[in-house]
Amino acid sequence: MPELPEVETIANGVDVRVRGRTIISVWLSSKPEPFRSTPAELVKALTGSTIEHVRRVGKHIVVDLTRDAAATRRRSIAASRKAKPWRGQWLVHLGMTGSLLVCQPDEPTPKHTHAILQLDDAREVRFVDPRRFGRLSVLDLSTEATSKTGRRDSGVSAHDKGFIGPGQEPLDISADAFRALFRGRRTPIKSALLNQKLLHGVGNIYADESLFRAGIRPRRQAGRLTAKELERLRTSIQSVLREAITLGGSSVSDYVDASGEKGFFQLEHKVYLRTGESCLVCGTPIRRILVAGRGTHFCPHCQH
DNA sequence: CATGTTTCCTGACAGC
DNA sequence: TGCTGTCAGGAAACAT
Repeated sequence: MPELPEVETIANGVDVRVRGRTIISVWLSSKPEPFRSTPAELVKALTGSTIEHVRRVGKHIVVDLTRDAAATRRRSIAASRKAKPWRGQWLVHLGMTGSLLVCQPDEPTPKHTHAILQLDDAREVRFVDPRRFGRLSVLDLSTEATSKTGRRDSGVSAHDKGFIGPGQEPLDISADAFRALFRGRRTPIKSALLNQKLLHGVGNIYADESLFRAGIRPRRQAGRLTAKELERLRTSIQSVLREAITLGGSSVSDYVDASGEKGFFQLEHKVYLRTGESCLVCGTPIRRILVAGRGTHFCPHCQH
């Protein structure tokens, strides 16, 4: 399932392939909608827009779009020369099984393809998602009313900067800010790590792998971890995520990058999906429990 | 507000 | 072989 390293890999792969291209036309599946915005809003924002940049924020892929005013409003050339270009963002959340692929138009369209953007060089960007937990949406950054409320929890900043995600970036966060996130929380540390409003980007795989590396049991109360443990956890999260990005992510389930290639970090997993197998450090069988309704894997000897 | 529970959805897989 | 049942999980909606 796509978490921070997988989303980063996909976003970078899509970026190098389509940056600067213009979207000529958009097709959306008419089947039950994996869309946050309405199909009409998506088509309106995407059609005729140029892709400035594709990047990752939390578990979202953010596609920065612009369109000159002439194309937007079909005014006279004189009027459009003065007008600011339209700006917007396409947000893609891959859910559990989503993928975003850059394809040649003659490649067969797989089942569960929900969106196809045709580019000006005839290639296509395709959103495929069998389980339909993924979501597509667009933001209009030109209208001043960008932030209906400027709510931080919507992931949209109040000052027209566009999508900033629901929480803090795990790769950047300072030791102080990290500690502050968990202060006073009685929820299990594993649940807190999965809460995207705290840290965004960490999911089930990397929560389990980070807790193993930090030597912390998943059910420990977040607010009762010592400063030393929290700092160990922060550096574990950062090193696990960075290693995983280097290896192109973890291919469990059906994850592939923008060109359909698998990642290799699943070969480095120490606990995730290793129930009953020997701990690679001490030999104790890895245990699986349920925390926050999620399968959770840990070594009862190495983690305290 | 904080935390726990349910829901969505389909492919994979077990058991008969 | 083919049917049925169970399970996985990110995040939003709902309940406590």
